[in-house]
Amino acid sequence: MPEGPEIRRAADRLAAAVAGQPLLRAQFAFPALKRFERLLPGSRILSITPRGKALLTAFDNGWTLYTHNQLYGVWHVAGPDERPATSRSLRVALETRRASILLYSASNVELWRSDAIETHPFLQRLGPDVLEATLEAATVAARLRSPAFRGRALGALLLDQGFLAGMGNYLRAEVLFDAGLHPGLRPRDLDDAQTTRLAEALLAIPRRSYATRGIAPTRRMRADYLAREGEAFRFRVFQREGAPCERCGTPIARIASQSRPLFLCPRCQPARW
DNA sequence: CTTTAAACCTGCTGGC
DNA sequence: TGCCAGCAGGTTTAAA
Repeated sequence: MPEGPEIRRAADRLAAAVAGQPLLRAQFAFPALKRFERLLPGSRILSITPRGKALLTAFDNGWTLYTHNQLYGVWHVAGPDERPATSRSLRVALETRRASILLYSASNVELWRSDAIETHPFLQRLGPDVLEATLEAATVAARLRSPAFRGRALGALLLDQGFLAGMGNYLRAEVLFDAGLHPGLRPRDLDDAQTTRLAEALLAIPRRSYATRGIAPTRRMRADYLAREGEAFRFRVFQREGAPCERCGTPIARIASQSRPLFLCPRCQPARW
């Protein structure tokens, strides 16, 4: 569940299951964290909140769990003493009387003093979270025009968590298509109308993904996921190479940008105009 | 300054 | 069917 919308949906599920609950048992598959299996139980889980693609689980004894799923981490909610049938490796288990939350496969797991969590090197560098409800298009537009960002190619900028936290590779492609912009363009190449349109897409597309059900963790799981969850975020260019553009019928192209696949409509997203 | 490439973490996919 | 290289929705680091 890699990008901002999927992480935030996971946070919602986890918080609904265990926020406010006293911790009965903790398990960590990392030697450096073993001591917390004794230290954390007895405290209460205060909150589970996303920061871009990272997740912070705060306990009322002054500790905060930092997790980042990278490409492959996945959270499960299970009943007490229950473990899902999966071949993945269990990395974190937090058990309460009501439910357990289980993190599989992730390698990025740390415990921080809550009063120092803001000094975490990853969190410290994050820009505003693109899914934060208070973030406005005018703020994003101003950010696009700022000296720090106006000279960067959009393809790279839209993956930079220091620009907007929570963006990711599928969102980048969908935002650029929505705004009708080529990834090689820079904010300083855009006129006011284009800047505004891009700023609005940068908020609207992630919010739409979050409001629908985001996307399935893997392609294989997609069919099952859709059957279970109902409507999902619909890609217009991502992973649609060769399919006709819904606006103009031109086949969607696949290029590489930042060593990552990027899908676009060559006609709707021209490099020059 | 910005961009690029490689490395790391782990699991899935596609091809043989 | 089984195996394995390469790829993936991420991020950091070093080098260009």
